[in-house]
Amino acid sequence: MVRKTKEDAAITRQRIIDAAREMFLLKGVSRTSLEQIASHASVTRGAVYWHFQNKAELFHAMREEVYLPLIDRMDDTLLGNTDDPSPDPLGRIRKHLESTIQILDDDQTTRATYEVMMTKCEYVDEFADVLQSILSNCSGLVHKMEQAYAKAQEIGQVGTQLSAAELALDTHLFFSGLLHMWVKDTEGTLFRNRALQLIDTHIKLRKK
Amino acid sequence: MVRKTKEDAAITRQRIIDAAREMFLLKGVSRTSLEQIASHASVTRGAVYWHFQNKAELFHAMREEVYLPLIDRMDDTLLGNTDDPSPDPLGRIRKHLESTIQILDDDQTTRATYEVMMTKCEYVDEFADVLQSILSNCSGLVHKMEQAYAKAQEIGQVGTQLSAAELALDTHLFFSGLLHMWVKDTEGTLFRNRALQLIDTHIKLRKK
DNA sequence: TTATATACAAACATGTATGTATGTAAATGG
DNA sequence: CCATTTACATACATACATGTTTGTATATAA
Repeated sequence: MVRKTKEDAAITRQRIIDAAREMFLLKGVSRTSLEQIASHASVTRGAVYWHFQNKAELFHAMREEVYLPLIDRMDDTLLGNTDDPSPDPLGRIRKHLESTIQILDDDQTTRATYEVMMTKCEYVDEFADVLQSILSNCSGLVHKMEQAYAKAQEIGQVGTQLSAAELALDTHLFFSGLLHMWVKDTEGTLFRNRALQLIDTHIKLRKK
Repeated sequence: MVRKTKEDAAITRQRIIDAAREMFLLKGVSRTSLEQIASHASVTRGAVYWHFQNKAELFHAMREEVYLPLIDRMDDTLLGNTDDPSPDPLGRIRKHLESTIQILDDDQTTRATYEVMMTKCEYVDEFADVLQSILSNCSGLVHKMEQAYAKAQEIGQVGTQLSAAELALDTHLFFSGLLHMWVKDTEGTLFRNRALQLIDTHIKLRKK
């Protein structure tokens, strides 16, 4: 076998991640062996062990590939450019929810990663801390949504006495549920095809 | 070893289910071997294979132990006794959500089973159909909630133009999200301790 | 009372995943 | 141009998990 250049190695690494995601989706994280991942990526386990310590590290790499960009987008969509001449915080919240669904619709990689994380992974031992990471991520998201709701209240966009914090939590729980159902509803009839409409309903409920 | 009576055998079967639940919670479904379950139940794998064909069937038994009663309760709490002199459908919806949380709070068995199903199981191969079962369960629940919301609208309990179907879906997604977060939030600070308050907020949003 | 089915325990055979150690050819730095 | 990494492939050792088979003492039915 020929030794690869650094760029070649990076490609190999990426292909291993892609192969892992596809095999995880097919057989679940536990039942996917590193041998299966390797052969699906047209390498041997040697390559996998060269790039990643073990399956858990490979899983984390797969996860971060979609989670890091997600967090960046959150800041932009939800709060970015705060000194807007005609701000529409409620519209921003809606846009954030809609664009997240849009990404799931458009990007197979993100969709598969979500499906793996929600229904094809067991959060025990080395994977247990992922749940904590998800939770702290949530509390960050809720906090940002609360700020957006607070602004919406300032400019009189919302028609309810409830606090911004309460509204943000309710929206977050709604959207968590939607994501879970969206992912599970692979046929699409119940939630996937109606996601945008469901978001519309949810926003309407708090509009003035 | 002595041959047991039928009652003894039933006890053994139940102890195997209990042991399975506890081990699943600890190590995840995949990483729990039937040997671990057996020894934790103080029997051998022979007993496990006598009562169940394999791990999947044991998992189903564990699941049905909490799901079948749950569905029964749903009918009672949400719709039961429809010819009430002073009906309070919105209150029934609230009660249903609250009592579900109450059960999770009180009953360790139900709590553990939910946690296993949500974060310690991979829905692939023999377990894949469980997701379908969950989905059809959801659509049944949504349907019943829609009926309750329709009655709430009839008697003018809700203060929004949205349809009963839309309200039911939004509530269902909210509650799905709440259950997921409740289960994951083992510390309790974010959702578990505030669940009842979150339900209150959600109901208030649609009250007249 | 006896034959049979029950409720397991114990032993066996097989397959498979993991981690590590070693080999190696080519890229890269000096 | 040479020494040293790099980027893997190959081989090895170990450890389990699973399913099945066999053995057995005793409830239970006839």
